[in-house]
Amino acid sequence: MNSAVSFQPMLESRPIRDIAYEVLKHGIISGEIPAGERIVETVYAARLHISRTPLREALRKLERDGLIEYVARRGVVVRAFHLEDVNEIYTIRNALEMLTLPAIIEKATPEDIASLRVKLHGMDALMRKGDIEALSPLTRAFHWQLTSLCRQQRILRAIEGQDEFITRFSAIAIRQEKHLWEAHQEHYQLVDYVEKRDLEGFRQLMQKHIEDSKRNCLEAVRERREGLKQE
Amino acid sequence: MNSAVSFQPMLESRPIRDIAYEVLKHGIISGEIPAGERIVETVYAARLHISRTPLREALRKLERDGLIEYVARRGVVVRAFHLEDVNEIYTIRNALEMLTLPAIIEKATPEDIASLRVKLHGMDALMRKGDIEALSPLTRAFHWQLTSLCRQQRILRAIEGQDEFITRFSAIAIRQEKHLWEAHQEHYQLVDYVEKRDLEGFRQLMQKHIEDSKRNCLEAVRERREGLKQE
DNA sequence: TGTACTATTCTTGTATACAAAGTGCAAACA
DNA sequence: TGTTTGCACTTTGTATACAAGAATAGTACA
Repeated sequence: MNSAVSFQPMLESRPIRDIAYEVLKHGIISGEIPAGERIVETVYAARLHISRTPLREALRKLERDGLIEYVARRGVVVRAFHLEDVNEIYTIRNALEMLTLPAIIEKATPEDIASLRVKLHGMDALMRKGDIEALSPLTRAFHWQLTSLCRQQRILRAIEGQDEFITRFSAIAIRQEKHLWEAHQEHYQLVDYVEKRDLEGFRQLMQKHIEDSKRNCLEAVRERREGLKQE
Repeated sequence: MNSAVSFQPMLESRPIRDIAYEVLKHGIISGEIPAGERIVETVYAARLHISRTPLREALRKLERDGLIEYVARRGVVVRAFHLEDVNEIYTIRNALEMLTLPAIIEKATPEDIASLRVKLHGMDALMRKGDIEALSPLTRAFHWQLTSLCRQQRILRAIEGQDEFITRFSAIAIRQEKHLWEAHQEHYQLVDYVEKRDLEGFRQLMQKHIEDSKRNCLEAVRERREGLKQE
């Protein structure tokens, strides 16, 4: 039996609304669906080849995420995404991330640490090839796994809510090889700090790491804005 | 013309899904709909005298709030609400609330401060009567207005997401008149600090205020758990 | 030429209908 | 007696239908 085939049914059984949700989310964050655009249900339902019902359920989730704005009897409009937002998001994320650090240090098992290192080693080859496209989701996965070690479900949920926005920008931003290598080195160091249960070192490096990420992200937004102006 | 009547159309024009959302949310938080309960769509649609469509949209929002859990093809189940959750929520809320303080101090106008004082004076009479039932939403409104002065939309949204849970518990918890008076005095002091642009004093008092609120809330949860055990 | 009113069209809000997946029970068979 | 298979029932997932409100365009009148 082919294992790939056995996975297929699970993937297909995902509700359409969830797929619609992610497609729209990606579209909004990537800028494909521009800010200010009115999402007319029938139009988008037709475009996605689905009916209005699951589309509307996806919209309700996006509404809750703050990506779209609902106006009574007028439907939804894509919210603008400003530098101000990036600042706020990073401020929030930073504050929340800091809350998880003691719990991570406390709860991380040797198996967790080994697993994180496996992930990083897996990225080494791609780093050398400079395959940023493939690297970006792995980096994200690494960070998420690290943060998840705190096992504080609500904080994680809150971080996740903020993080989605940023990740794609960061993916664009981390083009400079210099930053790429620096970040990769820091990932190893972060794991080392966890292993040594060195909260203070962990905290400082994480703070720097997030700070760098914020800078990259702000640059990416600025660049995109310049790009849009020229069109 | 009666002003209450003129509000009616606005209230009536609110989508049913929003009403359903709030009814369910209240039901879950108050414990009326117990944790672990499976929400069968047809049952609840009938109970609320609505169709499944708006109910499902309400469920998608609750899902995003983390109040219910979705299992593929099995529908949704009400999530449990533990002491652990209260701790986490307060940790998050505290961290986020602290982020708003500098902006509040910076951006508050004399009009804002006057408006806050009007609210507090309006509460004085109820305080003397000891009408806690009426006081609770006003207290909540005061706090929300104060925090909103930061004008950081995303942080506010994040706080709002956490806060909903707590408010109702606090409403139960703040029964002791002692705490009530103490809190009311502190509200006046908070406004004074804002007026004086005294960030450090503001920060310290706010921290204490949240700390007290947390203690109250934990007590309320413990009491409710005891109450449930005896049934 | 401009304004006001009406009719049409567009779009959302809600209900209902139908399809498909899952669950549980009962009967048949080992 | 235990296990398996099949069938009926329950419940979710999605599509479609209909109602009502909002916007817009066109016409009539000043």
